[in-house]
Amino acid sequence: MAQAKPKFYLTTPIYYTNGLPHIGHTYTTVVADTVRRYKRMQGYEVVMTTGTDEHGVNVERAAQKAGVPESEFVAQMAEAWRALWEELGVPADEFIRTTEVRHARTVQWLFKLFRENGFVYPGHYTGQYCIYDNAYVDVKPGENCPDCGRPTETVTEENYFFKLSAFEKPLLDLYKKNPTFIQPETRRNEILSFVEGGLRDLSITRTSIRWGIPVPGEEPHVFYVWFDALTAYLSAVGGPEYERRGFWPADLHLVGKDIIRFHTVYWPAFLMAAGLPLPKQVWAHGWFLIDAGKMSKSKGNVVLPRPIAQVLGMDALRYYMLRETVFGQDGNFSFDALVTRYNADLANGIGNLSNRTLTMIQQYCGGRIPQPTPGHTESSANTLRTMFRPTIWMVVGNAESGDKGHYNTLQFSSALQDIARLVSHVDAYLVQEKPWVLAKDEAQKQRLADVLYDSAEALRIITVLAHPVLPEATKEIWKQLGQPGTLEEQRIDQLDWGQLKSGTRIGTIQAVFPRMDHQEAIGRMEAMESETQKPVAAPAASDGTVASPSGAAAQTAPEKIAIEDFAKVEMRVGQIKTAERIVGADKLLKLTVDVGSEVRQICAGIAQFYEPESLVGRKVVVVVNLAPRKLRGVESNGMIVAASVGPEGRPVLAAFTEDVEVGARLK
RNA sequence: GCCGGCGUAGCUCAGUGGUAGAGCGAGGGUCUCAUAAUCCCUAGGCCGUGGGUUCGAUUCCCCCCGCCGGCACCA
Repeated sequence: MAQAKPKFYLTTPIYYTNGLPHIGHTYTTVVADTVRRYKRMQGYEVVMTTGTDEHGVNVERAAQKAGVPESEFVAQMAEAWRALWEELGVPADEFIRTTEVRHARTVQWLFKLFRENGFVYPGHYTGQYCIYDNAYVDVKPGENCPDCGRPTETVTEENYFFKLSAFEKPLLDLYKKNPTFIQPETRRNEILSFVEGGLRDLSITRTSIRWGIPVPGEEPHVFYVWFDALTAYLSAVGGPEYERRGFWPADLHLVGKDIIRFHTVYWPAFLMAAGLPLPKQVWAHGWFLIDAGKMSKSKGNVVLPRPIAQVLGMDALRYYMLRETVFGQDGNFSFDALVTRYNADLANGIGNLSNRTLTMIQQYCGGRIPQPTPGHTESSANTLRTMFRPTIWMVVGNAESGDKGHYNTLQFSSALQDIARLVSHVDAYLVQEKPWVLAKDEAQKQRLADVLYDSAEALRIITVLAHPVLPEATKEIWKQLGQPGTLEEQRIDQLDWGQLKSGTRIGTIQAVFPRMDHQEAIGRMEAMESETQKPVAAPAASDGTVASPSGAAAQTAPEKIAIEDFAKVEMRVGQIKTAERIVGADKLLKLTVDVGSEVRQICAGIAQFYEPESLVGRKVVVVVNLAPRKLRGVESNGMIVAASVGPEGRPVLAAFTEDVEVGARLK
């Protein structure tokens, strides 16, 4: 009878269905997938959940806008998310949707436990509410939402309150007793000071929202989205019957640093109130910054995973995400660095090593893993063995290190750095031993066998170690190595030098990470990114500048227009007469522009990059037959043409190198 | 405003109380099994500025400058 495997449960957040996954979401999910694969290779039975958060006013509105019922809208969104994770090779073991019955049951059950245990009470809540962010915000009446800048509404409603204040002490005890409950350290300190500052009770129901899980017997109360969403972690593994499946409590909640509070304060408090076991750890990772700035839809610098997966492969994106940044900290994202990493570490590194090793076995050993000299593999004089063993322990941990290997502590960048060093060692070993020279001398046959066995063994170990991060490529190498069994079932915690089987026939050799032309790869990815995001990019023109895609993106403009279409756009040379900032607008300048026939007032979204004074007298290109519109209450009658440069879309005004007459038409 | 972090070689970043490291890039060399790949050598950088503690600080403390984050529900 097979022994029951230990269980491991980890989660990503359930994602809000107001858009599609970008690399931020992908990051969390990739990390989760990597941990899942690693844990399975340690012999755990693992469940990883992700899912969709489908309630709240935003969804209500988005559905309305789309002209479909909410249920239909969220069904489509949920399917899109689920399918994308599948496509990217990071599917959930349990995909949980907050509109599922099993989830509603759990939420209602939890609330019932709160009531029974005396942790909820009815009350009134009055506050400024941002209907766009679906949240109460801490501003005075009449002020705009500090986050999104849009108007807030004063709302008073009857709510059920959760006695969060009762858990101040228990939470602090939890953090103290379990110092690694919140990771990394900096986030722990932040939460510590937040909780020490005192906790206010939390309203966990709403009457202002219709699209949510009803509070039984208390209609029209529905549950507040965060209470609803957090509970999904429990619903996914059995809800009220969680004990039967045996996966609760979660071993690991992976979250972005922005939602750490919900997971380390509210969520454990909810569970305490219900008398349920607490998750073991919450890990908050950082963000990928684009040009040192936050990625956001409004900036139009959102990077989507699919183009990267299609050009370089998911393994490349996974490797980049996990290698480039110390887990927990923010990192920089750029296509340039991505392709550099791909070529340097994957193509020239592990890919090339696999290729050269297998090719030599093919050519010099008849395509079979050679038989080393007896005793050679175990010999402490075996240089690769001597190098490899300590690194294996560093990466996967062992009893001596208290199991604190890099993977165990989620130090992926260190793990990958160590693996890269192993690759480099083997390359150096090959240059030193020169099997291609040994192959020419019949007397060196056994020596050749030893060298190539060692190289292949090294490759096998590298493949096993890298598998959690590079699942596709390592499976391919495993196949080419011709080893018995699947790579997934290899026990990474029992990995040691000398386990490679001799005599097995290797598979068909094929490059796993073909080297990419740097510029071409970047161009293709950028073109695909801007292609996908066209609906997002288009509204950028409404701020008074014409954004034209730069670089490679421009070359792939899919739809051609006729000359008549172009003729519809009347562009003329204009000269800026006055320029001033618009109060309350960061980006907008109010310009008056002489277009020959008249002087127009035009607003342009260039204030962050141009000083008003420097613009006066400057000649620019103006679209003069654009329908007028108001921006920030100021009439804009036309559009200034500018290039949109870089991922942040910095505007650069179009200009002439020769003198031109004001009013001249462009065609 | 309150709290916290960061500022180290051209770039991206590690790191340590005893006067500094990696990868990439660049330059030179080498090999030919390999994906014009590998391997070897080469970076001499006031470890942001100024002060303090110490036998000794890049590493500990304080001030200042610059950048960033949390408090303010986009991974």
